[in-house]
Amino acid sequence: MAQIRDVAKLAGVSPATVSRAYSDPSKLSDETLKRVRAAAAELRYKPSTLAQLFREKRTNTVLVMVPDIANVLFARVVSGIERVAVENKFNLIVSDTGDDAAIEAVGVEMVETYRADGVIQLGERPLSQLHHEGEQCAIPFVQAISADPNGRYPTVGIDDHKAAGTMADHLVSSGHRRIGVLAGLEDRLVTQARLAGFRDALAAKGIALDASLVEYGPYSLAGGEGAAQRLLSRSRDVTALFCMSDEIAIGAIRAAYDLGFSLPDDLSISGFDNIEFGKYCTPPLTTIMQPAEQIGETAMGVMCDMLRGQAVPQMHELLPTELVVRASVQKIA
Amino acid sequence: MAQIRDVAKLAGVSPATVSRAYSDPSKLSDETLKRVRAAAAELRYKPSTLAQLFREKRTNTVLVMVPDIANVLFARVVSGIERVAVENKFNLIVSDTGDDAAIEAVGVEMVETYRADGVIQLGERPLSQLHHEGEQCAIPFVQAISADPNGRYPTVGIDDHKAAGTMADHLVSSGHRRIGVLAGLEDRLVTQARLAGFRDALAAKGIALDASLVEYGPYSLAGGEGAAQRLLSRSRDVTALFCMSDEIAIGAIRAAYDLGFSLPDDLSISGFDNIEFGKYCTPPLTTIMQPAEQIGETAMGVMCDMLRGQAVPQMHELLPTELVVRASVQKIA
DNA sequence: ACATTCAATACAAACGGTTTCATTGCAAGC
DNA sequence: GCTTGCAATGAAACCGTTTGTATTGAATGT
Repeated sequence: MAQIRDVAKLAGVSPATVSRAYSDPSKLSDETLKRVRAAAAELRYKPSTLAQLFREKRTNTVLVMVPDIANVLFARVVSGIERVAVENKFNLIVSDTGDDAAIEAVGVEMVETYRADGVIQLGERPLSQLHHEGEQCAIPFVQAISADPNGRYPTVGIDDHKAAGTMADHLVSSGHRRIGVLAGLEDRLVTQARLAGFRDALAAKGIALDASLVEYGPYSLAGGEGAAQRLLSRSRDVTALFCMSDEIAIGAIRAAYDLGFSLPDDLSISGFDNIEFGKYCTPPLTTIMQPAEQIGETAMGVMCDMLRGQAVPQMHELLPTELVVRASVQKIA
Repeated sequence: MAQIRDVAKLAGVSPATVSRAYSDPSKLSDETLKRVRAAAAELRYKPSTLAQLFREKRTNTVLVMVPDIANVLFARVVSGIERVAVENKFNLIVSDTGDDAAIEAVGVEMVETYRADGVIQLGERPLSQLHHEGEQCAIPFVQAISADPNGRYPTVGIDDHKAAGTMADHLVSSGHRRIGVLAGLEDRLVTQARLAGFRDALAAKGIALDASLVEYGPYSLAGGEGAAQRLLSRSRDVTALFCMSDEIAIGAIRAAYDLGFSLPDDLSISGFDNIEFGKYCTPPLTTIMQPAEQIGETAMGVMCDMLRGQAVPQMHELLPTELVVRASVQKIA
């Protein structure tokens, strides 16, 4: 590959001039600029990004840590992040952290060793290391999706408490009183927020949430199937299930059919997230729309601001959700 | 951030020695090594990856070009790539190319400007630029999933022709004779290969594929729904649908229900890919298992070999597929 | 006509490591 | 005792850009 010297020599100028031909062409005389351009074209010269970045001590790269890239919701968020990244000429390093907390320390390392300029974290995770126990050297960090709204870093997400309440209202106004909850993992903040929101909304209507009707499990198809099996074989009398993700709901639908339920007549099921598959379920899934792509876009937008040095205040962006009514929730007497 | 000089000074040695403490500790005396380690620890020194890479003229980064990261199948392949990348200490830059062919030239550029060492391409796409019209400077390149098995670069995929044949055999041996095909996009090589394989297998059983029963459309839920609507409202008499992806199949299931079909009694539907959602469909989807993660792992493995300088021959790896029998295909008289 | 200013360009240092080559000191061989 | 060889380390070059400073020559002002 040709380098800047070669171009300089061919054009009969110094390397500095060639460099400026790229960074600030107005500084060159028309004549020189033309010669440099011609020389560069002839040699097919492309500046070495590696050398540029080394000098600038930036990488123009953002690390995105995803608990599971094969998860539809996360993939959509990444998709949104990607869109804004491309617009702003940033690259993305995507790291599938599995559910391994330790891997996430890698994120800090990546920034400290100049492999990435900042980190976007999907899903909740303490990441206290990022802040070196309150020391100075905080690195550019944004948390998106199920973000802890009390974190000391910017977060982008939704109002889980309120959204869950919306679904509670919908179920109650459809006549449901005995409602099971297929929650996600018990230790997750999202789970707790949604559960609280659901409970509070029920309480506001004078309905107490029966703790024995709450079943926890992984945020996955299999998790939903398992949780539904346990709950439904224990309490066949529920008339509706509030599932904390569409995947859980789709798993629950399978379990319900297998247990002989006829949907949605015997049992209403609602989800959360509004992934595309929900629309194609049988019956199509009533759910809460979570603007995944937009969350990604916003998160990356904030990251761009941070990297451009615009001090971003404690900001906790909550994007609007929406109730999506489909056939899986049935009105009952 | 502390740099190598600082450590060297503190340890009372030269920068070279500190460098060697990392790259080849056996070259140092135990005493020196200990001092260097202590100094590095005290200063929290981490070598600047940026500087290292600059000197090595490598990036330890592989660019993965994905037509759509939110697509479940692609996401699984990426997941496999990621696993092997981590093992081999490579980073991944994931680029969602949309369906924009132009963006893919970016891949070449990324390698030429030292932003990535190689490119893994998901899905088919000519990418003739990669090879500069037969010139010398081919860059490390692997194509995975729907790869063109005649490409002049390594590919990893499955035997689409054979796999489609397997499904044809299964449908025929279940008694189906009048079978509709919901193909993907007509111009894709995969589509053509699967269609040919399906047709050939039918022919081998003395059944001619009725061209009017083939409907093309995007490889997506909506694409499948649309294609199924068109086909089923035209030819209500088909007893089975061979869909070229699970997403198409799931879209078709929705369309079939909406048109009043009872599944699987009135109509059998089969898919392709074996994405997780297929198992949770109603009815659960009979499909062809495509080892997505493994394809990703293999592709990244080949890439690692290439980057280590091991000349990889024209290799076209075909990984085994498997018929997954579930309830969506019904035996008929 | 000479000082001043400014545009255009060249020179060289710097970025933070790695690596080659040279140097030193010590042990072993004759 | 002197040479030889090897292990341990240091000095300096190098990777390919960018950028601050110096230099040059022409234009402008008085």
